[in-house]
Amino acid sequence: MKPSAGPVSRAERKKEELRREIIDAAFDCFAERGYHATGIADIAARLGIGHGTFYRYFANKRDIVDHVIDDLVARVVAALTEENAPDAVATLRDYRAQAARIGESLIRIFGADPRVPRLLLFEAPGIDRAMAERVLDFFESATSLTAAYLTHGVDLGYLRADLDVDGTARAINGMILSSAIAMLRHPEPADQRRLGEAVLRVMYDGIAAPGSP
Amino acid sequence: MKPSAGPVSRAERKKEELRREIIDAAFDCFAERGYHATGIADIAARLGIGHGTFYRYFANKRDIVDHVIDDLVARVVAALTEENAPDAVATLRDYRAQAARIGESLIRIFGADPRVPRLLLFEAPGIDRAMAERVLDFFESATSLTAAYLTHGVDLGYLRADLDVDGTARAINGMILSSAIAMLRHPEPADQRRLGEAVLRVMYDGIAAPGSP
Amino acid sequence: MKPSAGPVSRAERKKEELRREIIDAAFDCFAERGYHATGIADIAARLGIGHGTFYRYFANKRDIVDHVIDDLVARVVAALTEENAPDAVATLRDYRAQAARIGESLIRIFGADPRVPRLLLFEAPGIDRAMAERVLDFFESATSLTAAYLTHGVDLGYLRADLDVDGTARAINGMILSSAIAMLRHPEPADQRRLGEAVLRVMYDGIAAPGSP
Amino acid sequence: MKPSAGPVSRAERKKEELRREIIDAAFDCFAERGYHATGIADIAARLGIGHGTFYRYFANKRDIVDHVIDDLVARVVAALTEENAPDAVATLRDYRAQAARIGESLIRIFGADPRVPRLLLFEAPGIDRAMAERVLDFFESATSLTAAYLTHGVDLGYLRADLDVDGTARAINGMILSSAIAMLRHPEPADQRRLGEAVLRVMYDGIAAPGSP
DNA sequence: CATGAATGAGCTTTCATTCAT
DNA sequence: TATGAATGAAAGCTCATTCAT
Repeated sequence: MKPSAGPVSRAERKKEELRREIIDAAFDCFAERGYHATGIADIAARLGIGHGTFYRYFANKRDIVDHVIDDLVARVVAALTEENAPDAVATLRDYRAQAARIGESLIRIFGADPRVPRLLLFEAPGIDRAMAERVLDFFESATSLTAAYLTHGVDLGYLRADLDVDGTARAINGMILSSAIAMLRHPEPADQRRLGEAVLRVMYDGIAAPGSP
Repeated sequence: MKPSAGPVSRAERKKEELRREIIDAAFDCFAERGYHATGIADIAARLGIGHGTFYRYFANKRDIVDHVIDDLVARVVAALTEENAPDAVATLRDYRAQAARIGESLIRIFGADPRVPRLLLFEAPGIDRAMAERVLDFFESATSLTAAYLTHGVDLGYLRADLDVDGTARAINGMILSSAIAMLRHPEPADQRRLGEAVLRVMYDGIAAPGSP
Repeated sequence: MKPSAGPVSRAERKKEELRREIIDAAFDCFAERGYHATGIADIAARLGIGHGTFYRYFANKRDIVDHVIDDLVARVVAALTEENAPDAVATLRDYRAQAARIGESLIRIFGADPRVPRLLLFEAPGIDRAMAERVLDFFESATSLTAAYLTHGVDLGYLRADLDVDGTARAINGMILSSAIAMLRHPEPADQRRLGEAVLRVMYDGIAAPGSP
Repeated sequence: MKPSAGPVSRAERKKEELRREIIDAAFDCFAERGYHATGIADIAARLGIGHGTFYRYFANKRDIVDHVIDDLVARVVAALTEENAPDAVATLRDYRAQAARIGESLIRIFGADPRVPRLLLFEAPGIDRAMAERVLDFFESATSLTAAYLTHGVDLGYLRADLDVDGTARAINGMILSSAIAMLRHPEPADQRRLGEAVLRVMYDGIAAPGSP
């Protein structure tokens, strides 16, 4: 008789659970000491498992970091998209509110745990060429996503008709990126909020004084 | 007639020259294969010198990468400051022109050789904690510099009086950063110029359609 | 039935065994070729193990030599003290017999394997300052031990009342030391015994002809 | 016309002088940091000469240490033999005085500069097999020399007729050796004199209380 | 003759990975 | 399935020695 009636046995669930724990432990280690300075033994020791066990769950050191980064990217993408479909708004005011909401989501992820931006932006690109490409892919995806929001705005007329959608998307994402990096040095929530507002102001009002030639 | 008129002998000049070559070779290697995947032997082999020779010029592997990054930072800082003092302009139009000039300088450095942004932004932060801090320091310096430009503009009245100088500086630098990263995937000069213009448009015109609520 | 009755598992016993073998192999190598001329690879090769394995048992090269010397010192100290408490005898005759016994013990250790004095007296002091100090410490301990024997004899009246206990202890140990060194060139047991007797004669009869002014 | 009429030109004299200085500098370095921890560059730096120059005076590192040890041995041998021919005395009293003189000579050499015994006894034997043999040779020579003194005393009747000349010589030299080693830890002249007296007492009076069975 | 720049053999040490238990 | 002992490739670094200047 099986111990579980569901499609996933208890053993399988435990396996999956440990897999999860290994990823989390690896995240901790990589963020704390860096990918290259982290040994498989460090990850295993943090969980109190034998380091041979690690290889029953992941093929090698390179494999685990892929999963760790996968996780981070998924979390960020979720924050960028949940409840915020590109075509969910119809006016500039709504759009600005949506952008603010997205910013708050990002602050929740990046700001709550500085290890997230550290790993994603500072550690991952230096691991190897393939990982650097993955990070670039992520940036490109973010560009596409932001561009979709902008295209929607242009189509509906609340954004400039002559907007260089791709370029502007990169510019906006750059401001977000910069904010994420700033959190590494300035982790206070107030700073984060202030930065988010500055970004919104630049987006909607520019920097020029009204009426200045 | 002496072989050298200056205070530097021929031998010293040759020494300095080789030192330079080692830094350049290290730059090549680090950009190509990454810091961790590069061995001292790789750098030496690239120059056709013995790897022991390397240690006559640099104390260890960590030492050389510091010098390589020093070089890059110096180059970027030079591009940001030469002929472009923060208080050199007096009107919004001039300022915009100045910003465009700075952008072109950056394109010359980042765009001409994508290894520069790759090393500075992708490789360096992952080397170790100290180097990551150096990169953050660099970002902070850039923030200060940009903030100085903005403060000047606020003081002279051609930039918004209520500008969050620090936050806006970070936002602007983020757009620059994003452009630099974009060059890794889109190295065509046309793309670079287009991106630069998009950044300027966001800065000066924002993204909103005129008259949109 | 359990494979092991004691608190030490089979694996632990094997581990301890290999540890012992490494110490012994290191002893062989150091005695044969000297500390500095011996590589970790030599020690490992002698056992047919990978040189990485060495580092699972000892922190570094300096660590192993400490253990090797520890062993030697322990062996010599055991020989000097076993069955020969300083206060175990009461007459000059008994003391002389005790000294002869101790001498025979030392011959068993030093004489049986010339590598023991070679390593302890010739190799160890030249390893580094710390090891030289250890050897000096060992000499001082031996001085204390011999001095205890002498003090006992003075107290009981069978040794000269005006004996410079410390100085005499060093003198006696010097004769032992010299005998140990002599074994490196003259390993024949007969020579060793003859030397031991000469030392005893000097101790008890001096060198002067009876009645000589 | 030659600058010097003698058989040794000025240039040759200067050469010889530098050679001497190199030996002395090497002695300093070896005694201070040990043979293996001393680099040729250290020796050269101490003299302010280029380390390439070293090789114009000595074939290699092994060569110089031979000369340094040669020097030490010569100094010790001189102290043991000068004004103290084995056959210069005729009575026990004179012999004892002679032994005391020799002891004082040794104290002058060993005691005045602890680096001498350190290098000769602690550093040299560990350099390599050949040097260890040289040190053993030195001990054997010292044995022969001391044995010559003893033989003379036996022949003249002031030393025991049944003296084991060789063994006793080794025993006596052992006491001297021990005194030399003691100086490394107890460099005060008073200690040294006390030790010398203890050795003489053992030699002439033994350790037994008069009349003890 | 003096120099020190160049060299590479050779060392110690690390650690990802394998595999017998 | 979990383990950790064993492994050796690979790296950083030193320094005695050479030799062109």
